[in-house]
Amino acid sequence: MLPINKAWGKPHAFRSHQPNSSPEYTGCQRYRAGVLRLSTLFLKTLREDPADAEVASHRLLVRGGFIRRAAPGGFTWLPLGWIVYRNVERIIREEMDAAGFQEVHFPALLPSEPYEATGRWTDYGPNLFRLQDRRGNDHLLAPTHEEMFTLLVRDIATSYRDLPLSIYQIQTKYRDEARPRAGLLRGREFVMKDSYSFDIDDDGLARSYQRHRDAYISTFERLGLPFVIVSATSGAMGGSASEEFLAPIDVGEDTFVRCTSCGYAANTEAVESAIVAVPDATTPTPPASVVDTPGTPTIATLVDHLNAHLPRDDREWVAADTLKNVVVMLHQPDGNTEPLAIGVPGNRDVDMKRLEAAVAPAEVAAFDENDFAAHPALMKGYIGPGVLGAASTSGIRYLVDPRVVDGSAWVTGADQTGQHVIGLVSGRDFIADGTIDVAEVREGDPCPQCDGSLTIARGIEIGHIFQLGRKYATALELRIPAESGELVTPTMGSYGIGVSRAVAAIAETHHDEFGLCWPREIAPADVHLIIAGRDDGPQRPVAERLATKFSAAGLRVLFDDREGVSPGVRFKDAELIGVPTIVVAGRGIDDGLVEVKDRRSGERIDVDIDAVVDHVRAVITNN
RNA sequence: CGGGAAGUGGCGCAGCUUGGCUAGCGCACCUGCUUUGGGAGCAGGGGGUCGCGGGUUCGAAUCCCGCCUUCCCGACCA
Repeated sequence: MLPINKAWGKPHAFRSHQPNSSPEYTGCQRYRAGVLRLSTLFLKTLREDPADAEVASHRLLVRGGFIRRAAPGGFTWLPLGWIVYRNVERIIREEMDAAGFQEVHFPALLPSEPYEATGRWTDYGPNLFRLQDRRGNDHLLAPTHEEMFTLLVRDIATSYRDLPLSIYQIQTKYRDEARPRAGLLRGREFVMKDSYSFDIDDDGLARSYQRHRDAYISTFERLGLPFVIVSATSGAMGGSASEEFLAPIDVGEDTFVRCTSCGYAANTEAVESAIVAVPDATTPTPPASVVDTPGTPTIATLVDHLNAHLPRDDREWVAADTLKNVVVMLHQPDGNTEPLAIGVPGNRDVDMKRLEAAVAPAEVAAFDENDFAAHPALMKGYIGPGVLGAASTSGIRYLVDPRVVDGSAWVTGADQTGQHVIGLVSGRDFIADGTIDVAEVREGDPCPQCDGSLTIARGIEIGHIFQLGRKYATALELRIPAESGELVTPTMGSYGIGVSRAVAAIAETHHDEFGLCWPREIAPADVHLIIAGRDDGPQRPVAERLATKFSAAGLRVLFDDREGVSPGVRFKDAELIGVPTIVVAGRGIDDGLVEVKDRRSGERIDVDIDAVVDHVRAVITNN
C-alpha cells in the first residue's frame, strides 16, 4: 500500500534523536542507532485506568505513558506520545506541502484590535481567552487566526498575480471551554492545522476549496482515520459552503445523518428537512374552533384529551397533529436579549444544537419565570400563534418548522389556560414571520435529496473546511489590484484539522481490549523487541544484535531491554503501547528462532533469527 | 448555567454512617534472596499537612459551615 520509503525509509521520527552525529557523541544510549530503549525511556505504564478517564483514547494514552494531564483541558506529551504526535503532525504537513500550500507561523498571543475589527472579539463570547498586558491593553489567546492571515496577506500581496494563495500554520489554539472533557478530544489548549485560501473570485475560491478537500481526503486516509464528509454549518466563523470531516465514533460529540440510498450526509445542525407537500387547496377546510381542554399543558395530555373527548372521524389524534410553540430568549454577543418563539410539530422537540447553530452567534437561554412575567400574554402550556409574531401584541418574532406549510391544519394553544384551537390553518388563520429548521432529526426521516431515509450516527470532528467569502477581507480592508487595474476584495476559504485531536481519534479507532494498535506510520516504532528469558540468558545478546540489525535496516525499534522484568509485564506493555509488530526473543532461541507477532491480528509465527529483519521489512511492505 | 458523584503517599481504593489509640489495603518505589513465555514469590524498608479555611469537641479523615478542584450527566420542551 504505502511505498516503503513513505512508511519508514525516511526516519523522521528518529532523526531528531541524533542531536550530534559525530562518533564521539556519548549521550543517552537510547539515541544510538535509532533504538529506543525501555530501560532508559522516560516512561511509566499504568496497570490500572486513571479514575478521571472515561473514553478509550484518554484511558489508553494515559495508561500507555503517552500523555499526562497537566491542567484542566491541558495535557503534557511524554516522550512516546510526542513521537506519535510528531508523526501525525509530519503527515499533515507533508500532505499540505504536497498540495502546494505554504507553511507560516503566527503568535498565539495576539492584540485584540484585529478581532475587534471583525467583531469576533465580542462574537466569540466567553469561549475566547482574553487577557491584558501590563499597560491594560486587551489581548487574546487565539482560537483561530482568520484575522492575522488576512492582515498578513494585506501586508505582502500587492497584485492579483500573487493569488491564488493558500497558506497554513500548525499552531496551539486556545478556547475557554465550559467543560473540557474526554482527554485530548476536547481541551482548552490544543493544536490545530489551519489553512486559509485567498482568491480573486468565486470560481477561484471553489477551486481552492476543492484542492483543500482533496488534500484532506488524502491526509485522513494516510492517518488511517475513517471519515465521513458531511454538510455543516459555519458557526461563529461566518461564511457559506461548509463541510466537516467526521470520524464515526460513538463517543463523538457531533451527530450526523446519512442517507441510505444517495450520498447525502450532514451534521444534524445542518440537516435540511425534506420538503413537505402542500395540502390540496381545493378541499375545503373547516374553520378553526376553540375547545376546552382542561389540564392539558403537555402534548401527551392534550392528545389523550382529544381522543377521549373530541375524537376524529377518520383516525386517532396524534402528536404530529399538534403545533407546539416553544419560547426561548436569545442572548446576543453585544449583550442584547430578544425573545424568539418557535413552532414545531408536537411530535418533535426543538434540537438545541440545531437552534444554537441557526441563531449563531447568539446564545439560547430558557425562557424563565421573569421572562414569562414580562409577557403576560404567554399562557404557559397553552401558547398559540395568536399572541406570537412581530405584528402581534407580544411582538415576539415567530418562526415555524418547514413542515408547517401553508394550508396545513393544526391543534395548538388558544392562549387561555385549559383551551386549545382545532383546525388552525397556516396561511389562513395565522402567518408566521418565517421558517426555522431546528426540530430534532430522527432515524428514518426522509432524505431531503432523494426518496431514501436517513440514519443517524455520532462522530468526532477531525476536519472542517469552509468558504468564508469576503467577511474578513472586507472588515480588514484587504484589497488587491485585479487584472483590470481596479481594487478588488479577495474571497477566502478556511480549513482546519485538529492535530492533537487526530491523535486521540486515531487511538479511539485503533485499539482493542489490550491496548493501542497504531497504524504503522503513526506508531512510535516499527518493531517492539522483547527479551523473554532470564536476564543472564542467551536471549539478551541475541536481542541486542537484532536491535542493531533492525535499526541498520532503517526500522525504528522500541527495545524492551529492562532487567528484572517478568515476561508477562513485557507482553502486556507491548500490547498496551501498540507498536504494530512485536518481535520476541524467547525460548525458541536455542532453535535459532524468534517470534514475530502482529499486534492487530494477534497472529504469531516463528522466524529464523537471520531472516527476521527481511521478514519484518516484507511485512511492512506488504500491508 | 443547572444536577449528580468525588477529593485520603506517585496510581487505584477502603476507613467517615456510630469522632478516640500508630490512618489501612493493592499497585508502584528502595534493599536482599529466589524467579524469568503472560502484569512473579518471600523477607525487610521508605513515603501521607486525609483538597483549603473556619467551627463544634477533651479529642476531627470522620460532625457542621464556607470555599476550591476534578469527573459524569443535562443543557430550556410548554
